[in-house]
Amino acid sequence: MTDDSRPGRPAPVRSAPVLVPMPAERPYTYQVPDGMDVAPGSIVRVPLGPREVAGIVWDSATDPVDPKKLKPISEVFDCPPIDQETRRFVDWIASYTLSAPGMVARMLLRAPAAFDPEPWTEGLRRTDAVPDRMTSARARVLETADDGLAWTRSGLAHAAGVSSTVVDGLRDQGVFETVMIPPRPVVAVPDTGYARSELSADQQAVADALRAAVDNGGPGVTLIDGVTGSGKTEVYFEAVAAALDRNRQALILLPEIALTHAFLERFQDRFGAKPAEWHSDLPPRMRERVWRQVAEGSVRVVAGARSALFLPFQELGLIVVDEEHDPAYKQEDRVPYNARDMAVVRGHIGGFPVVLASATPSIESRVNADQGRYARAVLSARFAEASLPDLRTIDLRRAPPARGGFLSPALLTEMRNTLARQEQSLLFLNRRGYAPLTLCRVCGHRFQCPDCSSWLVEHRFRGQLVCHHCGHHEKRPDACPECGTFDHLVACGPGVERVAEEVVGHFPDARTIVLSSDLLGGVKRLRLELEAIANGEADIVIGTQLVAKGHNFPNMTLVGIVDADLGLANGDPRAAERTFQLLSQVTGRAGRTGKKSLGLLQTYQPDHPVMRAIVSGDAEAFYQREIAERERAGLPPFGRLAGIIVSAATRAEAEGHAWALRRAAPAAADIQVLGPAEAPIALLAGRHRFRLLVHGERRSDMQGFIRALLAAGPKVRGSVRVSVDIDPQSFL
DNA sequence: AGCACGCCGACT
DNA sequence: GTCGGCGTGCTC
Repeated sequence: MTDDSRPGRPAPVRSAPVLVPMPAERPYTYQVPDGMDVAPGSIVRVPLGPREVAGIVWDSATDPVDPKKLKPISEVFDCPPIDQETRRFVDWIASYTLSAPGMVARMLLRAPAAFDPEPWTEGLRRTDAVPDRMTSARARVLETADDGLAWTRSGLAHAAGVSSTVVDGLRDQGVFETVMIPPRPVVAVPDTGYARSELSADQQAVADALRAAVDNGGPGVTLIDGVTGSGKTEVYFEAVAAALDRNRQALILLPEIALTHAFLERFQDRFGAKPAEWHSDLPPRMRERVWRQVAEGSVRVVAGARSALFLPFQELGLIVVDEEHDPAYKQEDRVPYNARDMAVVRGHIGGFPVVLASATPSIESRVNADQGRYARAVLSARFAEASLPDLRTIDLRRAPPARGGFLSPALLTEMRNTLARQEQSLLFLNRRGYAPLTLCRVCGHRFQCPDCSSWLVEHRFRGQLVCHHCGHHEKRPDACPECGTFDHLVACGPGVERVAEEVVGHFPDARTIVLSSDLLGGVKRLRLELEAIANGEADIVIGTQLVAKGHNFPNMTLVGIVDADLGLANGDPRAAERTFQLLSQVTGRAGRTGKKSLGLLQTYQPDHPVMRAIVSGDAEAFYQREIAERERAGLPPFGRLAGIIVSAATRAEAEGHAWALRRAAPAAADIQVLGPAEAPIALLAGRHRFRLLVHGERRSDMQGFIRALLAAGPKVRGSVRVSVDIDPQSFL
């Protein structure tokens, strides 16, 4: 804020830097009209080009701007300002991810209607007056409203079981007076003493350590490493309680899909109230109320997906990142960040502890713990041991499925037994659709995506061929487009739809359900289906990785992994880690009730370290091996080598861009070329057909690359994306 | 990111 | 003759 008024001259224009939700490198300067007060953090409405936008008054000065260009701030919203910690957090993320601060600020301003206070609503309260005549309807209303509290007109009518005209009549006679009711809280205040969990000695020790960390107000990260059923949730609930006891807000981050009814209930069982929810499926009105009430401090605990990190907390005192290894914490588009790492940063800035929890921690968190940057708390499996599933591999070389099928006789036998016991089976296959490749048996033609050259996946339910990279889809033809032969197209390999077909063939009377992310009806439908399964409304579930998370299925005693090798073959240095995490989670779906339960992994590589780790339960050996393997390969345990990945619609196109870049920007020498099948889907989703993905072990390396790239011209500028796989060590 | 301006292909 | 595609440039 400049206010260098000098006597005797016309008052100079007061101005303020404002961060607008746009990819500008610095805040813009706006005129502050006379009589208006703004401070850093104030949320304001400002003119920007042809429209008006919400922006945040910022701390840093801007470059001098021609005073004639300055436009005045239109309005200061009646809203608690964004606190200084959050503003530093925005600057930090912008600098770290090499994105524009305005774009980071945009993530804070995602609830436009919440900048104005929630309106008070009209309510009715009983007066001493008596009605002229008494009727049974009127009597019911009076009885209902006898509590002396304010009721809404329709709420009262509904509660009394009468039409609202009855209430209107009583109001007109003065039996009710109109009062204004403040906005209703979205959730009740949690009570830390509501129902303390019974903790084992192990759990209690970890809970005590977390409570001490919260009480001492010191920053620091604790990795809770505990197998499914070891009580991680109960333990970190005690950390949440500690933060609440100290009058601080708490944030629990969960992968989107894990935010289920079941989790909220579990929280309610401990605290007597639900946490506020925050995820992409929240209705707009609720979204605004949650945002506003977080800003005002009336919401004390939020359970949310990664974007909850950008809620306007005023007194945040703890962040818990559950399932910290989950790739869903990564945002790849726009501002690329990993919410788990940004949570660590937020804790550091705010001077409060952060808890990471997982049954299968990421390698980078394990290394950070091993090297002493994070504290590590291992929860033993003692609680869970009794109900741990019996895990075995099925060697597909020795016991292959019947011709044309994908389920081995051993798995089918166990499914039959499970059905006979009226328990549930889960078949896991991480591939949507019917078949991943379609070819012509006559001429060998393979169906390829015209836009990005990867194989088209047949979706038989929809009668379409779909590209899983760019979303291209076409009707499945009856004749080969190459040789014109009819009825000789053959589907190669299994997808969940095809496995479902096989299951129905074997068990026609079983209730079978397929769950994958292309399920019609979106997240809401999915949550309903998951709850239906938990309630026993299906016998056999066939699902992609979304069945791995979030929900407990109390009657699910058999888990079959249709293709445990899937995902090990690609060149990703994280392939083994990811597969281990995924298979651990899926097999963990079996047996959480103390019933005898079984997990069967169909594989061609029963001796692969991932299979051995899953079957033996020896995760420690697996982690040490993975860490050593990366060191041996010259890869850092975190992220990938610094460098640039050029990705385009086709590999040839990418090679062309890479060639041009090497010439234009010799400093950016370490250029890798990826075809569409190897590059993240997000890269190909945009309008531009190529992207540069800058991966870095060190941020300084990437800055060098990016400077060189920007020098290569504006066409490149629009295509640069910075990877989220940046060295997490530099956070601390 | 939005939005306007501006230049080349198929159509009420 | 126009409608409309997306490439380019600008926003205090």
